[in-house]
Amino acid sequence: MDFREKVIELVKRIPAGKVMSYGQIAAHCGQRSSARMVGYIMNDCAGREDVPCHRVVNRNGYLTGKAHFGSPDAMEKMLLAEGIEFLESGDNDIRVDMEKHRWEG
DNA sequence: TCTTTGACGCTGA
DNA sequence: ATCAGCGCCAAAG
Repeated sequence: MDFREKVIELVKRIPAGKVMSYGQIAAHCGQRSSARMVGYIMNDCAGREDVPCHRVVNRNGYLTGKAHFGSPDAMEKMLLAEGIEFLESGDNDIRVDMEKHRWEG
């Protein structure tokens, strides 16, 4: 079982309405400090329907990967459609409410 | 081969 | 609260 495969399998198991951080996923797959790799792997999965990469955000809840989806607000829309709530720190500064939606696995 | 580049996260000042 | 620095590792040029 490859680290990459573990990450993908785990992401596929994230239930709708929940999110996980890159670091959380990395740690869960045995490599605490390979959070960057998780993001890199997600890049390969962008656009795939069997891998809900939109449910993966950074530890602050910011949608750092939104630029890799069809449109800048595609990720936000998908999350909203699943019932995930956002917190606003500014006008265009939004982040997922991690306290309520973090999935422990 | 070596270097650069990231969808990141923690620690210490 | 804010900011710089470091660790970590796969892929592309």
